[in-house]
Amino acid sequence: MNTTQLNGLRRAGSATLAKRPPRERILIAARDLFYRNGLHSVGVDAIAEAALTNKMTLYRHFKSKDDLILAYVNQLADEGEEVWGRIMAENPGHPQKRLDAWVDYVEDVLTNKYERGCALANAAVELEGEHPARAVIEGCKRRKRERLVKLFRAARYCDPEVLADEVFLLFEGARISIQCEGKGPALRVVRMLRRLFATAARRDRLEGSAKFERRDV
Amino acid sequence: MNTTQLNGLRRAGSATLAKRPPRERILIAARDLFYRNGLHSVGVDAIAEAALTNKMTLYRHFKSKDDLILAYVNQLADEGEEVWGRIMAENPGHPQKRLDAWVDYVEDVLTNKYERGCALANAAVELEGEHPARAVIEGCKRRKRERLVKLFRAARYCDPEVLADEVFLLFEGARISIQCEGKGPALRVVRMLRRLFATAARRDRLEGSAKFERRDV
DNA sequence: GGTACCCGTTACCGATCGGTAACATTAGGT
DNA sequence: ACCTAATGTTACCGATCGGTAACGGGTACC
Repeated sequence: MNTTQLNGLRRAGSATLAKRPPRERILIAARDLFYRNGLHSVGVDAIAEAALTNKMTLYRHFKSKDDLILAYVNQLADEGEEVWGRIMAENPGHPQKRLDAWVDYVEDVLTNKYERGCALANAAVELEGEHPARAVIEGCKRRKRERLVKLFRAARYCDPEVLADEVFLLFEGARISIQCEGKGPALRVVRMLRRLFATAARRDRLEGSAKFERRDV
Repeated sequence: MNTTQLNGLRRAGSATLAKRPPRERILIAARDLFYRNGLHSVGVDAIAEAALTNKMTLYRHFKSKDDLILAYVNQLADEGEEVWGRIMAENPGHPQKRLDAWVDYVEDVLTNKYERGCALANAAVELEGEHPARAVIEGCKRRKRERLVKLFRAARYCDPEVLADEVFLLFEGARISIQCEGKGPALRVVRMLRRLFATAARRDRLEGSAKFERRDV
């Protein structure tokens, strides 16, 4: 069981594994265990133990297990923002390069050997109807889709909404299918995305200049 | 709570609601509750109660809760076979019509107001690593994909494997996204599928006759 | 050095849950 | 009417789990 603890913490940030504030360790452990085993299958004792602490200090930082789940989901949402921010920052002002970088990220995710579906989607499957974390998940997914729409529009693709939906759903389907069908279809998604980008119509080729049709940013 | 029981049983087969063998009632109730609330969130007592019986007779028909889960998953797999068989039987010897009928089925699923993702995929999310039901789920998903490949090939589409993956993953992504993003993207999937069928290349138009390239049924 | 504050430890509680035993009851067949 | 088999009923067990109380120990800050 010590190996499990180390696996959980080592994924966090390289060297300084165990000398962080307990709340941080707990979130790291929760992130690992919740994703690998599901929200209901892992108890607070297991999380506290994997975080190299105990249940009492866990409850000093989180009012309840549901509160911890909410923090877990918020953590995932923040990580999503961070990844997106990095993709945008590393390819400034170049929509197509940003899209390509996003596909590279998709490839990283789908080839990760620990991939077990989108953690947010998996959490949504296990959450009861009125759990506050649901709103966070919905907001996060909606934002992701809207950002794809904006990127496709900025890259002057036709039908950016349809294209964003298609790409987004292919990604989601690939992630969820990994634990049902293995890596087969998922690995082909990256090629399908790149081919989609190559074959989708763009207004560049359909019109001469680019003066109108600017509906938003 | 009586309404819940009736909702669970009424979905089964019209009139003769409660006078069926208990094992059948239990499977009906399990199907309803497991799908709506998840495998871990619903206890055997709740299932027995919804099945208008009690825990003891439940355990006379199923060795354990995991055994019931396995039966639940097998039931879902059988229903999938049945739906597919109906689609095939109602459109004999006409691959494109069968594909169109399958899209109609997809539309039915995605517009169902109780849709909460693919029950098999949701179950896989909640199942621990070595649960016997996983093999059933994987086999079912693999079969679905292979049948799509065969249909695309029979309808003489180019790249039937890629096309099947694309269509299959779009469907899966749409289902899982319904509880994260609402019906928005999911509803557009049907149009995307029909457009895909219309625009995808077919060997009909690329070659003259159709003599070779018959790899299987 | 004292004093807050945070953390670790232990023990415990109540509720729920999966699963079983023993017995009563019904229904079906002959 | 009788026997048999399946179902209903009640009560119970052990384990687990979410959550709390109380105490003891370290540490940083003044």
